[in-house]
Amino acid sequence: MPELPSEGRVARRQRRTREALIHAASAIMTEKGVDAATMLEIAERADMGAGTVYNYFGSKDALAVAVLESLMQDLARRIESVTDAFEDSARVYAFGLRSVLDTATQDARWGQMLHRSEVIADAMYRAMGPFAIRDMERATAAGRFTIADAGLNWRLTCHALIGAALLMTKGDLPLAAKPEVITRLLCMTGLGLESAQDLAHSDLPALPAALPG
Amino acid sequence: MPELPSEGRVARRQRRTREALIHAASAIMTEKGVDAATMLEIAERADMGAGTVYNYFGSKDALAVAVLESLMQDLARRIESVTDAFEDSARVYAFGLRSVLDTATQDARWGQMLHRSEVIADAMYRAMGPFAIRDMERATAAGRFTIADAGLNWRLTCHALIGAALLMTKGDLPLAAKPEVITRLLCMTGLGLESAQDLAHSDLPALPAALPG
Amino acid sequence: MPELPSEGRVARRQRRTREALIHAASAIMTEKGVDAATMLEIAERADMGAGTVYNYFGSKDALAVAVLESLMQDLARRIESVTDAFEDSARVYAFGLRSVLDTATQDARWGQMLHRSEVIADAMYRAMGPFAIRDMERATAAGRFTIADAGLNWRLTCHALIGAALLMTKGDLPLAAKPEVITRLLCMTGLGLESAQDLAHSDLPALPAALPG
Amino acid sequence: MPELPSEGRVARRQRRTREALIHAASAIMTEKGVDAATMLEIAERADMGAGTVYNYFGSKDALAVAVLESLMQDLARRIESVTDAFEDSARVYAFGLRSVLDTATQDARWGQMLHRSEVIADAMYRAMGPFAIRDMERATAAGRFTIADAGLNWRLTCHALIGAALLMTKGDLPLAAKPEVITRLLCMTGLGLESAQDLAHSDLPALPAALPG
DNA sequence: AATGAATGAGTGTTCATTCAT
DNA sequence: TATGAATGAACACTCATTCAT
Repeated sequence: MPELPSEGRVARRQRRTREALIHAASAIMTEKGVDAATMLEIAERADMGAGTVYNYFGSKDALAVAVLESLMQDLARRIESVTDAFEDSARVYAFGLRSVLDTATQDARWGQMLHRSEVIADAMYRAMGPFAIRDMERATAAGRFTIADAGLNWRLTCHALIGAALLMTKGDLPLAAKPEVITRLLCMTGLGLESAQDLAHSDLPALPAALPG
Repeated sequence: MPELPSEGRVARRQRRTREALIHAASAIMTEKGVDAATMLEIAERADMGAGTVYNYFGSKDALAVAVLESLMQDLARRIESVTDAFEDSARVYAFGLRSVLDTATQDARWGQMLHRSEVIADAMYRAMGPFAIRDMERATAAGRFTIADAGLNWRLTCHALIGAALLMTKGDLPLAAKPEVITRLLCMTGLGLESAQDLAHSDLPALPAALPG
Repeated sequence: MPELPSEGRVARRQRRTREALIHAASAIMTEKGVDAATMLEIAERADMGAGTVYNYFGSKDALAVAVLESLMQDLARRIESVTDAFEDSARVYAFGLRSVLDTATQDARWGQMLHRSEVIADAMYRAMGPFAIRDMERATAAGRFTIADAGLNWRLTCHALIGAALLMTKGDLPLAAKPEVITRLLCMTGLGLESAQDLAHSDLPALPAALPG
Repeated sequence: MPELPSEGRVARRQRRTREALIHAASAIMTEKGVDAATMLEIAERADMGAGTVYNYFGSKDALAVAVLESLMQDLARRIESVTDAFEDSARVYAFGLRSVLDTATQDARWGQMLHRSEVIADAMYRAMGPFAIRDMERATAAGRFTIADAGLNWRLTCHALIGAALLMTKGDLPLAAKPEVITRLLCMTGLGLESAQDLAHSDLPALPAALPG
């Protein structure tokens, strides 16, 4: 017996089922909106019975959140693929913030869910937290940021960012305010205003396209 | 007796009711999405009975379309407010196209309905047609465009524009393609490719913020 | 000024309106059933506003009853046209009973309303009463029937007749029982059983076709 | 293990549920008409939740059609019980035609739906087809009828028969025309006119009463 | 008296969720 | 654990009825 099967056959199959479900839900919810997507259609697309879905997700809402988290993890991965080459963790973090704000205001799949901002902020806190917190801690260690509790900082930032995105899509905040939004959020890391501005406005590479589905 | 009562008391009240309905629907549909908005809630917000709504709009869908048209008319008005100062009608038209594409990809209220592109294209054809067609004809008269049937041209353009916006929000077409999209649509007016590119890329002023709700 | 205008211009117009309404309602209710007929459709067919109907009939039900009564008056008139030639009032009455039972079980327009038997019995009591009571009284005067209160007799007969018709259309009573039903109802007039049977089974002429509409 | 379970426990329960639903619907629709019957009332009478009905019938209309088909199957069974003793399949078929026409013009439960003649003709085609087609084919084999495509013949006959019944209940065709209608429909089987008339007018036994409910 | 806009109770239908198998 | 039949709350929509004009 191997020492670390780390995941038995059963667990593996469950994970695959879960992923198939998220995949199917993502496709359908993206295509026709969360409300118009029915649990039965999702279950059938994932080739399983209607009741089975509830063994994996407690409610349609929970499934929608999982879809959202998967979108966010995808975004996080795409950010990673770009920032791998960065040496400055502060820059990685800043790029991440900008990418999130851009995506939230432009990707319809996010927009579909944006009107429930607490939910989305929460999903973002969980899904992107590991990366964001890691970067903040690294940048703190490198003397760039000054952060005592990166988790708290990230939580605040999530709510602020999603709130801003919501205002922008509703037209109550101009898109042109994006750099200012990023700047202020960077200030929360303990960075001085000028450095924050520099980071926010620095010319950053483009994000690779979203993976299909 | 005034010479042009042009609108009786009854007609005036009906128009007001209709507008109150669109106003209420716009607020609620924008806030929580078209599907999540209920007709009863809309009726109550507009301070009327549930059945009354159906004296003005044949279905929830029709009401949603009316909301959309009102958003488009608002956009058209905002475009007018900027382009008043333009001397070149071709430039007015180009600015209009760009503004529509930007709005369609950024304003969540449009996004809510973007997955029914024919409906939205149709609403756009009707709501913005008067302005667009006028500009095309003026530009043709001024020798800038060469268009035989401006109505047809506008219809095609509407479908192409909404189609592109849909692809962009789904991530199947990068936002960076916007100038190219505008260029090609301008080519449909008979403008040469280079002139079209010039117009599409010319530095244009910003649109004033959307009127609240 | 004529001595008996008996009906002024206004009253005449009202009567005409009332009749137009019954005519329209009769056509539509007959065509698609009472429930499927809408008051608005009826009003439009009669070329008047929706509210006007309620100046003439207190409710849709009342209108339906009026339609029914008009059908019954038509039936009564058709019976009269046949029985004019009869010398024996008892035979007229018997023929009337048979005609009503036949019509009630065969004419779809009656069937549409038959499941509310008290209403229909009541309408029948009023609409055909004048004729039936007259015949009963004549037959009594001629020594054929023995009836103290023809009105009461007629009321009982109406309920019994409609009840039987309802049972027959529901299949709970065979159509073959018709003569027996008629016989027993004739007995109520004081006629002996044998005479009643004779009358019920006597070969009677056919009823002329219903007038269209 | 039994050789032919032919129907599992689940399937059996579903069939029972379906039948309970038809039974309840039949009772209520017959009692108060199709329109006045509400789905909730039917569901409650069948002792189940409102939504369950829609797991068995796609719409109220579909349920009404199923009720109709069940009435027709009942009629077919009653015809069978009489014609078992017949030796001549042509006579069986003729008796069937006559029974259908009589029932359609007399049974209120049929009348309730008669104003949608295509639907009823279709239901009749399906519900009674197996018997009618069998008889036509037997009679053809016996040299009485001459029919190439019994299915087609039956389809035409259904529409003609229901059409005639509709005219009769509306009073546009006298009930006295029944024998002629039957005669002409029998001619469609290739029978000569005289033979058809003989069959149509032959003295046939009475149909047993409808089963309750 | 006539009108038709406003009303809201009532109905068909959908669908997230539960639970017996 | 997977299933899908059963459930009932919720919602879009209809239409008889009222009432201000």
